[in-house]
Amino acid sequence: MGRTKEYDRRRVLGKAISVFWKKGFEATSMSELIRTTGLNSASLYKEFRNKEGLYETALDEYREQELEPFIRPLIDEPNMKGINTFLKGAIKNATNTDFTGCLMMNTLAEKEVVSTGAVKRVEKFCTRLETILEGAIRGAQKSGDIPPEKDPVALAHYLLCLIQGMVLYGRVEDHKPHVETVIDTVKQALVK
Amino acid sequence: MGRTKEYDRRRVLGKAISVFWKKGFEATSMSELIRTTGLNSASLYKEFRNKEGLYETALDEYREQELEPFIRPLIDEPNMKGINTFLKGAIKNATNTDFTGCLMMNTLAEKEVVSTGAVKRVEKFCTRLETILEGAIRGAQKSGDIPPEKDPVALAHYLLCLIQGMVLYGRVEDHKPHVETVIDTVKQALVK
DNA sequence: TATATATTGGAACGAATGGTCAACAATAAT
DNA sequence: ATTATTGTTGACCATTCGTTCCAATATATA
Repeated sequence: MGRTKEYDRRRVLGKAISVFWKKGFEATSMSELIRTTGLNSASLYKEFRNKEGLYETALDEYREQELEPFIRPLIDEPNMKGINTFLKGAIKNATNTDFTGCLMMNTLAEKEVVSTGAVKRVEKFCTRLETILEGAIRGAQKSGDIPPEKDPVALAHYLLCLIQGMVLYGRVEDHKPHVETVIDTVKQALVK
Repeated sequence: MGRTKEYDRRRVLGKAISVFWKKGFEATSMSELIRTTGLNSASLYKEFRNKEGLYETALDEYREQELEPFIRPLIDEPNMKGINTFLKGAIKNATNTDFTGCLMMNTLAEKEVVSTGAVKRVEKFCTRLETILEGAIRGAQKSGDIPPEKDPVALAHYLLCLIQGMVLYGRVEDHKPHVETVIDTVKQALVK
């Protein structure tokens, strides 16, 4: 009973994500979020508690909508083919015209300002991605695509580290053309 | 003629850097800067025009004090030895206990919020570092440390990209132990 | 239809924001 | 010693911040 909600939670989160993504947590004001989401402060606070709550929920939604499809190839095909698809996705993202980096990685740069819950979410995702990457690397070793003497854990860290770099790197307009050549160098480091 | 300044510009900038470094541009308030630098608002505004001016000046000082010593090995010894020293410095920075990333790279993550002058400074430094790295790589190729068929420009981009990744990566506490192993993988990519 | 319950719009909150100002203090040149 | 010039002080400005509150509105159930 009671009045029915006029807004769509998913749509609201999508709008919130796009603002946070572009400007970060601190630089995004509630008034801006109220404007772009379309719903008013009372409803916004009722649904997400406060600004931090909205940000954390946005992070969850972002992971689900943007990041999970991105790492899916590694899960579905834990081998060299999966890794290649994954890296291709990384290029595509990093060279996107209106690319604003990655909400998770941006959060890392804002670490000291953001809620502990937000930092926890980033760290948790990083750990997860590393584990998945490690699995795919082991798969590629089994099929002979990656030399067996290489340490899968070290390689996974290396790859994740590089993806993060590419994501930041891509924010400098002039650098975008070079992202692709970077990946080529990376692949060499993997298979040789 | 006129009254003499009571503050030391360098010292003030140093304090400002440390706050900006930790919290970023947007999350740092003028009142906090006034508190930590010790001088009051009027003097601060007189010296640096406004918050953006202070940030840009801080960026310049940061580059000179923190970054230039860091890339000096590449200039003094533009060869494999210089590259190795440079990479060692990167590890040391990325694994520092109270490491707060790199002010330049953090600025990149805050790109949309920060003044255009600040972004310009970051891009300019990136370009400079790339050129210097490229020179060192060419030197290493001459001495046979890096295979001659590799593209020095591509390698330079690759390295810079990875350094950026390491810097972000090091902000996650659990990842610090792995930074060193990442560098090992990188070196392999260079010399093979 | 009446009632209980939920959402909505928007005014209002105190605190903090970046920034300014006029009065006062100190110095160097005349 | 006077004067011109610069630095310092602390109060003060309008604006915006995140957040709360309440009356008005809409709806499911009794």
